[in-house]
Amino acid sequence: MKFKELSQVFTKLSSTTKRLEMTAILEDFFKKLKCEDIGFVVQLCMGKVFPANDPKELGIANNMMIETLAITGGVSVEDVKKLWKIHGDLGETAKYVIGKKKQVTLYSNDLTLDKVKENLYKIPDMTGKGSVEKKLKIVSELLSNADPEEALYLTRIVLGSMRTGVGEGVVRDALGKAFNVTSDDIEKAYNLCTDYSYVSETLCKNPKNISNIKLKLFSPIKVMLFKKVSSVKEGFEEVGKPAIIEVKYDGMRLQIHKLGNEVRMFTRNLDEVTRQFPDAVKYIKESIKANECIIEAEMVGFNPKTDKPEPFQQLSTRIKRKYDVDKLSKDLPVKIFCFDLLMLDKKSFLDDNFEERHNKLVSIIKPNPNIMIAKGIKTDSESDAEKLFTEGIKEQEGVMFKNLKAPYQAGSRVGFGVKLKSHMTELDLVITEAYYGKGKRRDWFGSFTLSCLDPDDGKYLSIGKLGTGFSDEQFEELTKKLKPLVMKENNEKVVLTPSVVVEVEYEEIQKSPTYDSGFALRFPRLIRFRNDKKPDEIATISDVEELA
DNA sequence: TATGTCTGCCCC
DNA sequence: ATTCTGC
DNA sequence: GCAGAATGGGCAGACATA
Repeated sequence: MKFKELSQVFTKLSSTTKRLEMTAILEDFFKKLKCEDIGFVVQLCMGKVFPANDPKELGIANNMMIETLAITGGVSVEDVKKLWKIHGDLGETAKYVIGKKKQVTLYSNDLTLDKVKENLYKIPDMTGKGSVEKKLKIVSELLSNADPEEALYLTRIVLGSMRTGVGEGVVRDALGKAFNVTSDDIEKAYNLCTDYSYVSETLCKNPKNISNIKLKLFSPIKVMLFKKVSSVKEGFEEVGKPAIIEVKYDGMRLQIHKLGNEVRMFTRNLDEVTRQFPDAVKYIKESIKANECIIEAEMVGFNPKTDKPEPFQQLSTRIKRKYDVDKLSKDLPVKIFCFDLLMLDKKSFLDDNFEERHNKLVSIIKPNPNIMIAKGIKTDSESDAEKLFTEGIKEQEGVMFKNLKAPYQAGSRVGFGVKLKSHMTELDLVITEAYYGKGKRRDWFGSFTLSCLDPDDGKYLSIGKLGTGFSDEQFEELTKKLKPLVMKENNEKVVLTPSVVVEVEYEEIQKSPTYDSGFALRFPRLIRFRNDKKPDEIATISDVEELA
């Protein structure tokens, strides 16, 4: 198959924002595909070369892609960066650069899907000295054989984001329509194998066979997510009364698979982290009294001397670690707080209700100081819930509300469970820099550097960036307001005269190695503009120190 | 050898 | 992670 | 309400370069 055919489908998809239309376009296309092509095509539609549970990665992002475009298009890196700023998208930039070049060189339409696959599949194995150069060349080879439209999508594929409006949901529905299977059945199969290339190949060969895709030990499944609510009352409204309310720990999600003496652990995004946490493996073997099971838990880092929880930042030093793993398990031991049971001795518990899963879980965990059931209560009392929340936000993030009747369902669904987090009081800060937006924010500034005030010398100290909480209207308004304040301009950002004051909300003030103030906000978001405030009326560095 | 830059369906 | 938006 | 697409801080590892 020619890559051009696929490119044309992407262009068609880009022309609409209606999900039903996208579904219909993909349905038609999927029906025409050969079974040996469909898996790869489905991945590309979602902008991922490899399925999520596959540890292979390309290791190419914006900067390497800019370099590749410069080399392939015969222009300077600076020029590509300028074009990127104008287009707000490296794919569009690629289209332009390749288009310019094709005006002077001859183009032969010979790029095939197989060739694209062949080259992209070689990339993860390119490691060691000189590998960056090799990766550039192999992407460049594809771009050289691409027409402008193909260059656009090749670039987006490599960067991992198609921006066509197609994601897992649209793929699910289109596969359903194409192979006459319900979206529900497809989603169920996908949640268990976490691989739409496999699901689509299975469907293509024989749609009936997707019922053979079952929960499998040592194969991570998609996890359940929880929406946010802002009060105890709302929490109960979402999940009903009574509910189980549990402490929400500030650590990392852990999916534990155990068979006899073999244990493997996965992150929320399906990456394996068994090697990084030998201490956790030991606790699991000692304290989980089941031969075969899949359990969900939150893992938290602790200070070995004080036995107090450490901030998430500390735990994160262990997550991707390859060296000094044993030293870290002594310096920052973890504790495991189990909260759900997905499988026990060959039986899937996914369709059992939460209360039953929880009871079973309690029965197989022999608690000790390092591994236990997440702290929680079953109650219909708002004051009891309030009490646990108050307790929960002292050392941890907040609480979860869980519907006793809910089955285990991946993704976030209304009515199954919610989280209630603490949030800090707001801060008034001034905007001192702005960054050009990408994609749908291409015409505006898309994010901003915030600063607090040092009253001693009247200088502004940066304390992090802000890029969410704005409506489109607010982006428009703010961009207009900031343009006249630009003092210095470079490719990706502008430096501004401090003038515009914003109120931001955040979860926590962290120590920061990156910002002038020495602090940064965790999960910052805009609450409102403070047009009534002048930049010298904002939070001072000592205010920030006190809150930290 | 030391430092800087880039990357991650990263973790949150 | 949070948030906004079209459907 | 769902799904998709914008955007946040900060970490270790890998590679390039000084």
